Amino acid sequence: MGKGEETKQAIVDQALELASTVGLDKLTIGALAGATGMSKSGLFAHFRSKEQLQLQVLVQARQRFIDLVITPALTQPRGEARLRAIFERTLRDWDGDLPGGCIFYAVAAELDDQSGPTRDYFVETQREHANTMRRAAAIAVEEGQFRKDLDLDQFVFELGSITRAYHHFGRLLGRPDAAQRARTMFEGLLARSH
Amino acid sequence: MGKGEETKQAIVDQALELASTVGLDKLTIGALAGATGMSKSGLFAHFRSKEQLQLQVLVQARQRFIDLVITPALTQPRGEARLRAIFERTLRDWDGDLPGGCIFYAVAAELDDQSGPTRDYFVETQREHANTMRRAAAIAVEEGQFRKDLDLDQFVFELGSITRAYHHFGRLLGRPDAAQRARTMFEGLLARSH
DNA sequence: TGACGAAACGAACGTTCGTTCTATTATCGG
DNA sequence: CCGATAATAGAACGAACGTTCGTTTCGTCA
Repeated sequence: MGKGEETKQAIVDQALELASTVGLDKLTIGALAGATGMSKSGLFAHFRSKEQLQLQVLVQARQRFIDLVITPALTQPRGEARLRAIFERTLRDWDGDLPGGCIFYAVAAELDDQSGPTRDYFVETQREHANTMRRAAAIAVEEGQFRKDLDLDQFVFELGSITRAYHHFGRLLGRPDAAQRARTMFEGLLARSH
Repeated sequence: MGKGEETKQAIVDQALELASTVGLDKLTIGALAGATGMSKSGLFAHFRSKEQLQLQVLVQARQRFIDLVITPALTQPRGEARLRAIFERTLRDWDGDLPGGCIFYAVAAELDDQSGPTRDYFVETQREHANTMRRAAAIAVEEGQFRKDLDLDQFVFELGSITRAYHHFGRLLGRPDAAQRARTMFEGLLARSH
């Protein structure tokens, strides 16, 4: 990796931290330059547009999620065990990784009434994740861990609702028991799926 | 109501529509002036600061939620019936009322890592609503509609998760069955609470 | 109707935004 | 170690931001 790629990586890493708290829009070139100790123009040259920078942040966030949550969970056997691993790692390793919590949550609200490549890419990553969860659940059905008549889409919907509520009650309302509530809810969902 | 209050009301109404799609921060004085056909300075004089404008938007949103959801639901008997009415009206009358959907959802992510009176007021309204739901559930327990050993805080957590997932899957991912998934999830939660 | 306060306006302020130049410095293969 | 090329800096841009100011128009009541 040449010098260029190296600093570009460092910039995007820093951008991820900033964006997790302030969002993609208020992730400003000047602020990012200050945080990395670079000049605005020097930093800007790596991306050539702010939209490209935002996209790189999302690409990086997706990769980081894979590294922190998905890949480690692959050590668990397919099906329910892997679902558990993904859920637990999301709560423990992912949501607390960045200063602003889950960056997908911070970004979802500001992109949902927009259009353009940034939104398109983000929606794609979220659909991808939903499909990953759906396949994991389908495998759990095949393996006989979940009911044969389990509604997979409903399962994914309810599973996705947990982390969102965790964010709302934990981060916004400041409830210290939010993580435990989320785990309880998850266990309930699994129990109903057996 | 004098002329001043009248136009101020019209401005805030318009601001609510704008903020539901772009958020409180990108709700710009200039854009709002354009949407209302006023001059920037003429509009600005009604609020004297952007923070005041944002606060008025939240106050108005709270009032609108009460008018559209809470008050009509009061015609239903206390307890489960009223809970059902609030949930159904939230889905049917509230989430589709503004062009950007539920404005609380749009605003939550951009306020959760901020500080100041705007965030404080918003958190207060969300806590208030959580308490309202908690009391309604408590009444349902008293009335014998819900189990005596129901965990009220867990109930509120899971209830709150439904509308958030509805927003995510419906508005962001564009799933047309999101509302039905939400209703199914709600019925499941009630059934488990009996 | 005339006068006075309230309401709206247009112009301008200082900042900050993303972006574009040009010039300088660092990197690295031949 | 030199020279081409990549990386960074600095200054400046036009536009948009929130905000202020002085002036003009509007409502309203004596």
